[in-house]
Amino acid sequence: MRRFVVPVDMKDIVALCKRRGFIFPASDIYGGLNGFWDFGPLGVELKNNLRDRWWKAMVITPPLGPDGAPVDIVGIDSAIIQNPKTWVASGHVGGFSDPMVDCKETKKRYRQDHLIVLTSEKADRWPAFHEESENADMEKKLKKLGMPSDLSLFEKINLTKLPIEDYAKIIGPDTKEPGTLTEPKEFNLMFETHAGPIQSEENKVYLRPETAQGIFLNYKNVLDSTRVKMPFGIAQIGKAYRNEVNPRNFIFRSREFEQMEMEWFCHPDEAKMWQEFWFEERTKFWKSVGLGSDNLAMRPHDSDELAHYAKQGLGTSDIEYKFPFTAPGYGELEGIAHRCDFDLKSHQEHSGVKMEYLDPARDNERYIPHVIEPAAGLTRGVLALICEAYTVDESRPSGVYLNFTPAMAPKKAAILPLTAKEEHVPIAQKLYLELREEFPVDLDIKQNIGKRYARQDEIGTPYCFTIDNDTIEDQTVTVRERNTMAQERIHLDKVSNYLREKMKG
RNA sequence: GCGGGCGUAGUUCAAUGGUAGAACGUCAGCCUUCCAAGCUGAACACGUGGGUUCGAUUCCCAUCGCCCGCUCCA
Repeated sequence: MRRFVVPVDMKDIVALCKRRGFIFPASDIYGGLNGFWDFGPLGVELKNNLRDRWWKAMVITPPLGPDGAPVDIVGIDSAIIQNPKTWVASGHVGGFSDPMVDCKETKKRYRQDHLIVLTSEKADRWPAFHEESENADMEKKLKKLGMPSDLSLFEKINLTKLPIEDYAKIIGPDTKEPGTLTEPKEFNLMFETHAGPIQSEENKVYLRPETAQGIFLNYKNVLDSTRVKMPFGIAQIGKAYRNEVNPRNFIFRSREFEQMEMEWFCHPDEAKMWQEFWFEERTKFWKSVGLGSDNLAMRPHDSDELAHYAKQGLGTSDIEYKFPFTAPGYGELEGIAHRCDFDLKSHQEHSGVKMEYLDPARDNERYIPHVIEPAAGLTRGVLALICEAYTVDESRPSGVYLNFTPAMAPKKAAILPLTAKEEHVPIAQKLYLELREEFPVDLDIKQNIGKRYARQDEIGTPYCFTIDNDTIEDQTVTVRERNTMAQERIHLDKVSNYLREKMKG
């Protein structure tokens, strides 16, 4: 068998996803909607498989901790819309709604409150500078502009204090001409809506930009209703919404996406140990669903890209995947962040509810636990699975096949009567009805066998069971393996066992 | 958000100021005892809205969407 290593083009992957029913543009018949995508019949199976595997790995069969005992994790499913105070406490309302101004000439964007302007009654041109600019730099630029370079002639005023009418006089920090700055625009990445039919400021609410806060909001409820003790985790899978400035790269950065997040609560002294522990576990997870180690990368965040909550602690480490559109670089799949006690502390302050934990294992020490957060993108995970599985093979009729692991494949097997004649079909139907009780399987009767194998290759079905004349004689079927196209015969009674065995891989 | 490119069947493409063709897929029938995506047939498209014009899929404008680069990315 010949295989060609061809650079994978996202266009081909997107086309296959649509053609075979993995992923469609949202509201396709109306021309789509930027940043939104729908999962088709096969896409939803694939997504559910990844989702269920995560839930199992976290909630049903969580790993053994460093002491050899299974760690404690429970699941929740919180509302997408919560009391808006949640997002004030989390920092999403205050910190990320800073008005920005653009420079029409240089295309640079500045936070409005970061610019100071040298104003003067006598001047008709007012140079603007970044607030951290040195006096010497300002004098230099004034000279360049042919203006008096004596700073005492000017009054430094923050851009937020100046009316829009004055913008015509302002010279942007990186240009020489006045009037290039646009009026400030609000940038808030949270979707807003209203709870209740009245569209007023009082009932404004937000669609959650991350599932994590729903977990922090329920931290006390979980402690009071279950028997978890420190350290423990709360896991959640669900949709989140961000008004991305620029959705890009298929479903990689979309405005509606799905997260799989677990908040691990522990004593502050153990944060480092647990962050390393979860980083290892999460890496194993992505490998186990079929992401080859060649395309996976682990990377600690640089300090300047850390989220507001992670600045104080041990930072964030990413698990990244080499997508076709990021190659040779990588795109984030999951971040394992040390959120310190930022969230619980902030909710304690804003809500007035005590978040302290009284730890009997530590001489009744009271503390607000630190949080290690493995936060993975389910949507991104699905994309990574598809990209990883996409294999060009010009030697086979389909020209391409999806090399999903059996456990992730949306269809585990296809049952194919060799001919559509009377003898083969009833046996196939019987096998199909039996198998579908346990596995998502396809029954495909029409057209020649080669065509049907090709079809299954393209959707990544790992096994095809073919019923022929020998089946009638000796009750055996042909198993055809997707990757090798090799065939073997097994007894009809062995088929479910065969599949069950393969699913473990 | 900025700049550039592109929007014709499900997909990949073609042609044209006088309303469109192919390949593959899909569906139906035939054929087929294991990959020849076979044979025959059928259905299906000019992203949307304006403008110019006797007439626009074609030219112009806007809008929406997609791709690339920059920007952004809790």
